[in-house]
Amino acid sequence: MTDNLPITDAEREVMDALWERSPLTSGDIVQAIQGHTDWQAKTIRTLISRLTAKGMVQYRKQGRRYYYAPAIAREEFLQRKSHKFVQTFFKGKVAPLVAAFAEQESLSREDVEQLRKLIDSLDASGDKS
Amino acid sequence: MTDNLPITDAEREVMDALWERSPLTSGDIVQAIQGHTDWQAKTIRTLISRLTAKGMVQYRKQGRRYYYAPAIAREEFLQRKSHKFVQTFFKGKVAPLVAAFAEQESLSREDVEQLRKLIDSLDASGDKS
DNA sequence: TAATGTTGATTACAGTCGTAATCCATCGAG
DNA sequence: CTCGATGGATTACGACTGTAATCAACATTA
Repeated sequence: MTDNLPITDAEREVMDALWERSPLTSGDIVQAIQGHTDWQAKTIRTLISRLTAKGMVQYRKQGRRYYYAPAIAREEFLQRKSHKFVQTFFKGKVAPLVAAFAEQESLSREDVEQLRKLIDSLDASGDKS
Repeated sequence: MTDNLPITDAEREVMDALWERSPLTSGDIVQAIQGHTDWQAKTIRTLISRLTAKGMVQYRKQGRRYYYAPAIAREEFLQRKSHKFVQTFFKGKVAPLVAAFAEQESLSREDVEQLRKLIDSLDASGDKS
């Protein structure tokens, strides 16, 4: 449940394309990614293969075309990634992360505002012990 | 400045030992780590070598003994790691991370409390734009 | 002093990752 | 029908990682 998500940095580029819009053909994915990187089409197709091999991307053959789609929602991915990160580096407590982040980065006013709203709503609704 | 910190997961175990207390001899580090892992001493020494090679751990020879110490403070490491993480996955905004984290993990009451205190103090002191 | 242990240095070795290229079957353009 | 383009499958290859083992120099112990 709190498992590893076997998606590497480069592979995440493919996931991002698919999270943006899916299903897509490999050609679509290549186009999307080549819009902001200089990766070879071959490279991108390799990433797609690896992701399907790892079960993080699904595909359906329709006739001879392959349509690719994410096998995991972006939200779930982010949640699991975040959970793991906070576990690994902050003993599971998110406040110290925010503190560390704030300390040198200086959160933007907007960020602080959003955080306040967030914890207000958390305080209000039932928070788990 | 917002560079990569070349410390792998396994290597971080060594850093943790040194952040806990330093300087330490390699024997000390081995002992500390073997307290809660089953890694071979050889493995741990390899990690130490790699860290010194990468400049993340410094050492001084005193006579024939080597004393090892972190070349980077834990705080700085955590800050840079966190910054990178938030950049990579949340476009640099920390609030959405907390939100994502909260959504399923349910922050503990304690965590929420600390967050509130934190943003209160942030609101009070000069926050950067 | 001879055997053994400690420790840094060097080497090993398979798996993953970034970054492709090659192979092969099929499809669309002439 | 022939030839290049397309796309999935397979192979490549060096760097980095996890996980050590071997080597060599010095130290300790019997």
